[in-house]
Amino acid sequence: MDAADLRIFEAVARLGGMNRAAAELNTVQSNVTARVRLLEDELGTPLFHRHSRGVALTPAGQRLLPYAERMAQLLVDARRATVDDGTPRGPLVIGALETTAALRLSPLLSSYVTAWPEVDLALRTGTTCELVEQVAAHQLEGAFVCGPVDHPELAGEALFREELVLATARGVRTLDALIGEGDLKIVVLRAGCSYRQRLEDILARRGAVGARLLEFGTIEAILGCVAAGLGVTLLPRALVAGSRHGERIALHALPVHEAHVETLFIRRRDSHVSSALRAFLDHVRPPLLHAQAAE
Amino acid sequence: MDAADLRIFEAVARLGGMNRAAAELNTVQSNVTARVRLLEDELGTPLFHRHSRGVALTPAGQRLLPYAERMAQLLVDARRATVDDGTPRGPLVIGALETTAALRLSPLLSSYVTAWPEVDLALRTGTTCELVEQVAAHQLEGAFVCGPVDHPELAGEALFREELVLATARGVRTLDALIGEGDLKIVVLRAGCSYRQRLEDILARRGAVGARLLEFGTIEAILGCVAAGLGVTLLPRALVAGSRHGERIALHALPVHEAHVETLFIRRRDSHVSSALRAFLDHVRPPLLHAQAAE
DNA sequence: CTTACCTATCGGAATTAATGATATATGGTC
DNA sequence: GACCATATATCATTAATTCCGATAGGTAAG
Repeated sequence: MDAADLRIFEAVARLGGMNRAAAELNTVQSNVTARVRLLEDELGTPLFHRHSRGVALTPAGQRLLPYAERMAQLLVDARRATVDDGTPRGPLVIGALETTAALRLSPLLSSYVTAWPEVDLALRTGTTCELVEQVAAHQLEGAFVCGPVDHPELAGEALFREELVLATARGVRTLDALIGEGDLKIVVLRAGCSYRQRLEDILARRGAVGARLLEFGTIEAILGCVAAGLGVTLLPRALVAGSRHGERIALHALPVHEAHVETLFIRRRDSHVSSALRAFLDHVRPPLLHAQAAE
Repeated sequence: MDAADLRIFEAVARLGGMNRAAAELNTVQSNVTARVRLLEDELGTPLFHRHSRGVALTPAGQRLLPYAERMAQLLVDARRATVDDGTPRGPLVIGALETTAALRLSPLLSSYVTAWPEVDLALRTGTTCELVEQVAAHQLEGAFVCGPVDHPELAGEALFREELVLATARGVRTLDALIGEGDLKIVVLRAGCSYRQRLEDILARRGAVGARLLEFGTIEAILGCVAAGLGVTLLPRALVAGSRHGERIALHALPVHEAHVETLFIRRRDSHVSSALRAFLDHVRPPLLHAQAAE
């Protein structure tokens, strides 16, 4: 058994056929068949059921598959770690919540790429849930997400602490007034957004249930609509305050236990921390101290 | 880069020379040299410093080495998991504290091997510290140790809860009397024993410091010596009560916050739980319910 | 200076993997 | 039922890789 065998096995399992796997691996079907057979002989158990439309994993094959995937990932990691000599360079793909990107990251990102021009930085935004999955699946080296995150394969580090506030149009003086209106609309960034559930909980606890949900793709759009009186949203205070719509929006502070949310940086426990990522974290951590001191 | 390459690399790194690695791998030195060279070419960086007495890892080699080890372990795990069809069989090597083995495991072990005769069970005893290391190093599939254990690669499950008591000779009526004597001796199983530090803490909190330390290799020997008035020890209540020295020993209960210790079963998070181990845990868990209920 | 021990190199042997053609099986379609 | 499209299995041949054994070169200890 070798990494090359497992690579072939994995392709056959994923594509459901030896022909398809051969095509993907740039080889011929007979070769794939032979290698799979050798692997089966070595393990003393069939890994696939053969049928006329292709192959399907046997129970033994199902047990082997996750190891094949880990093996492939381990080789990628090993190469990365070996070549990484301590100087940040190469690709660095990280994720962040839209709000974190807007509120905290912009200045950090630009100074980071200036300090380390050899790093090819990519930032992808998504919801906490999406980002957690992507980090776990090795698609992102790390991500800024809403805490707390409980995932056995991920390690989290608290970096920012945001105060969330309810934002409404200027005319709305109190929360009760808002809820009393009846036709309450919640404005959120995306359906899976971390703040959505929290906002619904907050309103539910105040007696407002079944509010309509409006989705807008950008924070600017949300604030614009909230300013125009379309509904209520939940966002970090600083983000609303710094917006060009700030003047036309009323902020409603929440009690302490509902107001705060921690932004964690998560990464896989078992993956190599590249020099590029380490430098990035070193870059992100210092402002933390000032930000926290100011609050 | 392949598992075979990393296997050779690992042997060279561990043995500090290509000749020695060749001997261990049952091949010739020229072959090892060539494979290492290919690996270095592929990664674009030297992995070893060559000198007249052998080789030494370069920084890049040091970064690669842990991955080579993980790769080897992953292959072993993959084979085990694939072949394991759900019927407990084959080797099962677990560890336990001497006290846990004596107090809890003996009946469980014998019924387990009767229930699953195809399993080759091996039990190794050691201190919590030793057992944790051995589980982490894949030398044991799991172990019973004193909680709490905080190790990122290990998962723990609380199985037993023991009441610890101080045990002295029959004549010693109170703890204060014991401490007042001055020439206090602590009797423990082994220097690194989990209970030693705890016993020292307990005595220190009562004003007894600098007590002499006596080590005996077996629990019987400890209890015999304690009964003979040689010193004091700390052991699970049931263990002392069930001993043949029980009559000649006085038990001194500890306050609740000092008295209890949890026995955890630990195992590596990332390793396959073999059917033999799963069956073992299923075997060990039920008595837990009765034992807890009785306390 | 010699010895012992180490790594580097190279050509040829042995082994292993990949290829391409062919055989075989199955489910759908006319 | 004949036919076709799509699968995997088998096998002889070719290509590639790995392994071996001998040799060369370098360095430190005696």
